[in-house]
Amino acid sequence: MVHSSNTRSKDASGRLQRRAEARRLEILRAAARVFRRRGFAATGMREIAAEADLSSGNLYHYFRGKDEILYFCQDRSLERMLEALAAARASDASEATRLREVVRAHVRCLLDELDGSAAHLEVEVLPRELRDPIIDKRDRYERGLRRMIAAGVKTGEFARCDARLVTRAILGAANWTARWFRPEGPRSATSVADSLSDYLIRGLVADCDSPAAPRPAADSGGSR
Amino acid sequence: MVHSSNTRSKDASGRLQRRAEARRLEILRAAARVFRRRGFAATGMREIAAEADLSSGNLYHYFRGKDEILYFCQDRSLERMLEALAAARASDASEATRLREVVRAHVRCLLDELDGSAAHLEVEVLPRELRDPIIDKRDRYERGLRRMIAAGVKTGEFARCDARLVTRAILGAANWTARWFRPEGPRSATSVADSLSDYLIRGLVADCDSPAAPRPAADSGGSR
Amino acid sequence: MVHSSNTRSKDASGRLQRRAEARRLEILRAAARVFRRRGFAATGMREIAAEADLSSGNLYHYFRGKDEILYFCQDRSLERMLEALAAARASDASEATRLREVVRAHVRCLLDELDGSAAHLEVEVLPRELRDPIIDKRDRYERGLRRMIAAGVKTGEFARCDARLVTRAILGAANWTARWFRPEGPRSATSVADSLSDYLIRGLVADCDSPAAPRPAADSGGSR
Amino acid sequence: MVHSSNTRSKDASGRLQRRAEARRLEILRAAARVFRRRGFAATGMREIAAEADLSSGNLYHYFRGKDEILYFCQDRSLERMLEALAAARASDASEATRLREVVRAHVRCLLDELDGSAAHLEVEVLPRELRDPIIDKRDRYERGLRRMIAAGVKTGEFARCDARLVTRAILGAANWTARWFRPEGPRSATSVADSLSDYLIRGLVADCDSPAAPRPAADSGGSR
DNA sequence: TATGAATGAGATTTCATTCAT
DNA sequence: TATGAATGAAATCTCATTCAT
Repeated sequence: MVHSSNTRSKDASGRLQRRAEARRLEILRAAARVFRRRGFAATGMREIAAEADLSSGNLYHYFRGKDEILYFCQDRSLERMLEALAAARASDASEATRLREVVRAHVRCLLDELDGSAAHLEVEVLPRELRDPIIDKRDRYERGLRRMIAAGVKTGEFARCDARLVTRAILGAANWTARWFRPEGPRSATSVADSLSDYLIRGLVADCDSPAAPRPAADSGGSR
Repeated sequence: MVHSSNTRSKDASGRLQRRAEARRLEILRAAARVFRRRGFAATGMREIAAEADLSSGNLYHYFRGKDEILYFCQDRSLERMLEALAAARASDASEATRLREVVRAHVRCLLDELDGSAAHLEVEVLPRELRDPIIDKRDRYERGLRRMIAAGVKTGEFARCDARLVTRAILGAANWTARWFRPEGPRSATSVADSLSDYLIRGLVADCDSPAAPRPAADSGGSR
Repeated sequence: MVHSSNTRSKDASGRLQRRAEARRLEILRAAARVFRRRGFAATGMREIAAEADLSSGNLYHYFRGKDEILYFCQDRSLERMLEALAAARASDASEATRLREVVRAHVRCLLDELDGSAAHLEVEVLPRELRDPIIDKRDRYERGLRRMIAAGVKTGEFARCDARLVTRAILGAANWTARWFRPEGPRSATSVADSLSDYLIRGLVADCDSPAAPRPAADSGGSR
Repeated sequence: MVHSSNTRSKDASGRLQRRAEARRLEILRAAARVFRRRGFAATGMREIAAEADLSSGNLYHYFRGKDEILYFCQDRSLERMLEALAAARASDASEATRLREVVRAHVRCLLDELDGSAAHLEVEVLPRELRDPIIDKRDRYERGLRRMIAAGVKTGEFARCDARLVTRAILGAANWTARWFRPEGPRSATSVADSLSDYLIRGLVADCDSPAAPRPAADSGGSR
């Protein structure tokens, strides 16, 4: 009884907070869409506001400024990618399979109509304090990929290569999809993700006649 | 035969024109450097002017405006790439060799400290009249790559694949180098170009055990 | 006598009113503190709200707007000063003593940590309708001081002088304390008030050797 | 001969620089006028620009921003006051005469229609990097006054007092003139400066009957 | 009474571009 | 050819105020 008012007000404030959080997400999604279309620097706060359907002044209730919006966009998509990386690591499939899974998730995450954000591709524009944590995350992700590749090379599953360079080649090819992919085009995001990851992994797997003739059991291809 | 005075003035004007042309090139190179560092939208005319060591007002003696500078940057690097494409076509090596040659030239062109311009990577910002001819050239270039790949597939040199998608994967991986390559880093531009093209072509070549008998399987899946 | 129910509700409403009045005072004090720190124009409603520990929207339940807050700050401190002026007038001490009392009260009022408001120092920012009554009060106060000085001059207690100018000199010296006084400093507000009023009055009192026979060479005017 | 072009261009650039410097001064004067009327925070760049007769954007050719304009206003008037202080120190008149001279210069500097700047009165609004050097200068000036007073006390020319407090009283009375003085009023700036300094010094000088034998009494009380 | 959301006007500042010299 | 001055539009951001709850 006595607590009812407290409880109610607590509920109310909880509802409010949840609603505010939801609004923040909507804004981030809207911003990601505009950033993808026009790039960060060329996007105005007014455009973000229009896309999110609020006044430009009101944006500043939810975020400190344009930089912070970009920061959260980047953070969100990096988080998703790190999750995919962790999930792949947890599986016990071959390195090739795990790597393919990560690349597919990466591409799907970029191209996802609703939530997709290529925003993490523009990092240099942020001020130090916001850039550094993003770069940390990005590097953590890249390192994860590199280690997968290096591991595959060690087991002989992958051909010898400069793991760092190949990682970046894969990331480049994957990130580039955000530039050319059109949802109304002939192929779905999922199908693009599949084909692309196939191609990128194929360049990694050791040649079948394998120079020194390493293990017979290769990744995705039995006796091949 | 013209009179000496005419001749002299012609010479003089020729010298002047040549000098002006050289200055234009210097400016384009300077602009390309800044665009690569900061992106087009975030780059100010004053920054370009400072990098090219002239006053911002004076830029307008050489170019109509910022857009035109970007236009010529893009045009120049696309021209160089189209030349490399033509040169590769003229050779009679295998498709793989020719394609590798194009990719190597592409990467070297992007990373070349002096002339490299990653500027063609931002096309959408230009107004129609400047954008359209650039897009034409860019598409011509992409089509050239795609045809090489398709040809290789037809001869069985390359595995079956979606040539459009692989083309874009290759372009993505190659273009991305402009983002991460640091000239002071451990590898030279040429060495990066070599390794990257190796990896990208390897993903294309038909499985080693089947150069003479390409599998009947379809694109990216089939009976595999 | 009213009925109990009425009485009760009247009491309740009285309590409420009293409570609301107290809240208004708290807000005014908080606002005065912020105004003193940052100046009126540079102070935001949110800062006032934060200092008074309520939401910025809620400020508008107590005041019509920022201007009105400033108005009441100024009005309150002017009222206190006018009271001190009246009290001094009511005493039958010498002019010098009465004037010193007013100045001491003025300074203490400004420096008083809790209630002090230097806010009346910014008058011009208010819109006419709010500014005029404040200016009236301020002028009334200044006139009171001026008359004290003029009276002292007439009785020979003070040296001849431009009463208006000396009044303003005194007000300036007194008001300025609000800028430099720090409560954590070596001297208390009261001690500062004492010393300052001593100095300011000493400049007024007629030279010792001429209380009844002022020197022939007066202030700004030769043989007059 | 050969040098003539060089010389000419040098002259031209010298002229340009001088003109630019003159423009900067005009802007500072204009800004000082507006700051005096409306206060720093309440003054918009547009108002400054209008008063200085140029576009608001163009202000940024001459100054980094509003803060820097205030900084230079303050710096200029503090420089003038420090000069007056140094000049007074160089004279060999009595302490009272020297102090009076400084105060007169101070007031004239504030009220001077053309160059006067009360802008140094708002210091706290500046960011650290600009505020610190101003505060240094201001403190140097205040210290100069304080030492003059302390010296006068030592020689017996001035009555015993808290030199710091009296310094601030004098500064307060002097600075306050910027608030109430109207050039179209009955008294000239010079006349105000004279009368005010007379009054302020009179409060300092030792009682007339004791020039040779200053009372042993302490600070603010004694046998008076 | 109280709040957070919302807004529109206006602040400072930037910037591509033009112009006088 | 070259420059610095100048401008107007637009960008980001702030803020007093109002509103729904």
